Amino acid sequence: MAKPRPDTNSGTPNNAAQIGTQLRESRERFVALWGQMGAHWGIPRTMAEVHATLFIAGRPMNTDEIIDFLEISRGNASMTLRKLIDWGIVQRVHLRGDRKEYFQAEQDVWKLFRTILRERKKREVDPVLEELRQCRALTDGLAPRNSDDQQQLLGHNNRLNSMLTFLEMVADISAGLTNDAGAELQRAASTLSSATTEQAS
Amino acid sequence: MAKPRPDTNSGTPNNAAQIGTQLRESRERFVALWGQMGAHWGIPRTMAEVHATLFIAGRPMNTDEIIDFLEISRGNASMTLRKLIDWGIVQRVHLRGDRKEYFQAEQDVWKLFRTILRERKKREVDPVLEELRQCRALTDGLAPRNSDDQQQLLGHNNRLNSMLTFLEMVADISAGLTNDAGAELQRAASTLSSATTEQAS
DNA sequence: GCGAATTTTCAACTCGTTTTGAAAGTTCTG
DNA sequence: CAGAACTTTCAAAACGAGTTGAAAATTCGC
Repeated sequence: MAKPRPDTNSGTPNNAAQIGTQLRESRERFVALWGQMGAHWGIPRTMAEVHATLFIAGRPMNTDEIIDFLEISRGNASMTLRKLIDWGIVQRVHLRGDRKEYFQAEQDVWKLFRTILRERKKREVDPVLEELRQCRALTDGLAPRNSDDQQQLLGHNNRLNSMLTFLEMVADISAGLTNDAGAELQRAASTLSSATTEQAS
Repeated sequence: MAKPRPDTNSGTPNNAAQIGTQLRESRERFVALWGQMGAHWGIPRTMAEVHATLFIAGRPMNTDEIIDFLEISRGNASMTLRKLIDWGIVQRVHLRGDRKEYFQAEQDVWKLFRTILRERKKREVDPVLEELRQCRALTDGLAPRNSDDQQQLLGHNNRLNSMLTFLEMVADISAGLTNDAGAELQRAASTLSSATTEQAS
């Protein structure tokens, strides 16, 4: 599945300055990219950037470090970190000997996405489903007298139903991917991935 | 999988006025809901609303009808409809005897979501993957002299790699779900759905 | 080809979201 | 318990995505 890729940088030892520069650029581009991507998917840019910063750092950082790195205000950092903690993808840690609060991002990518999926489902999908069911209830079981009405009603109910059925299926899959039997589903998804790519020609 | 649901409205014939009212409310709530949902997922509210309007109407509508229903400007309607057409989930149709252009939404929910998936993948996922690969190239194959650098580099590359691998898998799955062997994958997804819900306890 | 009907474009504007920063609150330390 | 270190809050400012509407462009029928 993984294509062999050529090493892009020389195999000869590099000096520390070089490595530092490359690392810094790599981090910065990753953070920018993540922020941009978040924006496309309805996640505030800064929130995604803070998360990316913590993720790519791979170590706990305190508020000031984040403020300096991203050049954002203290208030913004505070609020954003809180949201990330609410989402469950960043944790507070207390480093002994330091009074400041530190934050670290979940490093397991699968766990990360499961968490995000669970949160978004809970907050955004489930309420939609509920409202959609109420929508259906409005016209469900109405018995029209003339055939024109009947036609309309039938179409309408069919449309609502197919949408609802589909979304319920999506919700089911999410729920399955989300419950703590995570390893199982990781396997399942990988299988699905290879299965689908093979049949794509 | 589908739970039996009780009819919520009486089984006795209803008059036309009643039905009209219920239908209108159902449509309006559906449109509002869809718009709200879109907004959560990075789709402009109006764009989602226009799509919802066409979808739930189940018949071609012209620009003016849409303008009236959603109370938006002509310019807005024009641009939004174009985006929907670009996305491939709305088509232009010409009704004989009418000079106006009409628009109709894809009615097959699966096809609809496959199209959306394909578009978003192409526009938002693939570019991210590309940039992420470039990101990795920056630090890939660097050979640090001291073990501290080595440590850092190793961690960094691991993080980038796990993220990249994961996203590539997601892209693969999307591609599989997306290619025109759609029926197959519909079956696959349903299977996954029931499989995962069964194991969830 | 001309004029009416219709659609598209785009600069200005609007409005909701995000960010700021200073003030208030909290928690820790001596 | 007082004072310092640090965090959170929130009203106001900045910002930008989305919207408008009138003018330009296009299309169609005669």
